[in-house]
Amino acid sequence: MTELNEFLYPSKWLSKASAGDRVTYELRMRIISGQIESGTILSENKLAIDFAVSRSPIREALKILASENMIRLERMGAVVIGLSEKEIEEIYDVRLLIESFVFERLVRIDTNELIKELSKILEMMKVAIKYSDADEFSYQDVLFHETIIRAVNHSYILMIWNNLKPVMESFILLSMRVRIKEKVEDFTRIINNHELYIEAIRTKDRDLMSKSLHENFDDVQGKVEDLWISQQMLSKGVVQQND
Amino acid sequence: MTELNEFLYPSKWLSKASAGDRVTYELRMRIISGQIESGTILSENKLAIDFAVSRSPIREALKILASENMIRLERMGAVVIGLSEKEIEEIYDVRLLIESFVFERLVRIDTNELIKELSKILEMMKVAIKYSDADEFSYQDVLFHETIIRAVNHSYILMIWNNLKPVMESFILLSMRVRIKEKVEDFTRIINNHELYIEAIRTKDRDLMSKSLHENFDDVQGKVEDLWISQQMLSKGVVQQND
DNA sequence: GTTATAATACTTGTATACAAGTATACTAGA
DNA sequence: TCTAGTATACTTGTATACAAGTATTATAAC
Repeated sequence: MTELNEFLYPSKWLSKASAGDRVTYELRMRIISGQIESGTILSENKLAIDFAVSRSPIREALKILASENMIRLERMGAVVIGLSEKEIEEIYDVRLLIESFVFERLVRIDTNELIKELSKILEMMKVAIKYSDADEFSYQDVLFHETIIRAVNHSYILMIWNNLKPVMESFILLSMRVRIKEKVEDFTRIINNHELYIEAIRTKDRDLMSKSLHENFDDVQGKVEDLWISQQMLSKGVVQQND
Repeated sequence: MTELNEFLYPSKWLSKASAGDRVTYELRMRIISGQIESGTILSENKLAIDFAVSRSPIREALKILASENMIRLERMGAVVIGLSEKEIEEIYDVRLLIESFVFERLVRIDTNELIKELSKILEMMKVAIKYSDADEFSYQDVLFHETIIRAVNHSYILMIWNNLKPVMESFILLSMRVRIKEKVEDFTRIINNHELYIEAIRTKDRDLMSKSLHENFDDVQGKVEDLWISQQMLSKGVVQQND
């Protein structure tokens, strides 16, 4: 595994992170991108060598990734699961589930502050598109949904989000990086959809919210296939040289 | 913290567990029972001495408990959060949420095998009551719900369950141990409720399922207060001697 | 008594060492 | 050629060591 150590996860998002976190984020990206193929057996020692750290941070990373369903810890080695079409659908099931729950809480509280915050994030997203900054766009996209979820102050719903977020973030990152090059029109659709979402919260309109949530889902869903092909190509290019 | 090392978590459930797991399960029980009060700051070193293990398994435990919202990892020490009334409600929110989701999937598939399995578990629960075995009853109760959730084969719903389960299990354990002594009538109500649940799955009756789910919730909800008092007394008795 | 500085005792994160167990490969015997 | 047993190279889990940083305490100066 002597690849050019080109990191997939934005390094500036890890400025204050520990070695354990770095490994976690990077390993997750490599698994989701397909750079590390599903079925691969990871060894703590090999990973320690690859990342040039000791086993301690590696173990930490593996434990986290296991709790996120990215790998399965077995007696000998960690088996990579990754994200197939099925898992991506499942992740969106859960997102739909928790965001619907959150919406039901939102209709009962004052959402002025929240809407202001969301509008700000939306503007940020637009700027990110303007400068073709896929990473920044992804960051704001994830933040958008996190902001909504945090607004209801529910620690166990937040717990679910915290478990789901890293995987979603990685997936969105990879997805947006591919799309920003050739499918810019996708982004205006995503923006429109988020505007709908804000509108749904403002008017406390369940149907509108449901519509925007599902469209958001369909947007990703329909595109997964093409995306995967590009993504696989993109990642394979890095390893290919001696494997 | 020189308490009589009386473990709260059933030791026979940890027969093949690592030191890290033992610490995790025991620490969780002590936090939920109130033996370790919310707000307490835990130190890795002190815990290592208390449990007579090194920091490695302690760190592992703290990471897991943090992901379960039982503690909050800060720069200096881990702050205990624990379960207040609010958190317990939230946990049941999530259980309602995921079990409702699961039910929607169940109505679309063949549930004969599942129902047979659930009936078996229910019989086990009855036997447990007959012999006043609160631990065994709790085990089967948790297993009952896990079996339902596993039936739909949804890895990300299962992920949520896996995160929630240990906390629920601990809570149920403590709750049942108190109740089995003086409130045996509660158990027949729980059994009836589970029978309703099975019936709802068999007849694919959404309303019945909703009814049984909510009653299950109310059962716990109403009783939390009295329960807490007993529980606190129970746990305080252990520490009190020199603190 | 109050403040500034220095010493000390803690904290986390990482590296390394070791023990016990498990898979793999290899050798000896038929 | 096949099998039995042994050696070897892995594996995980735990203990320990160390570095860098942070809080606390004590001491000294005013």
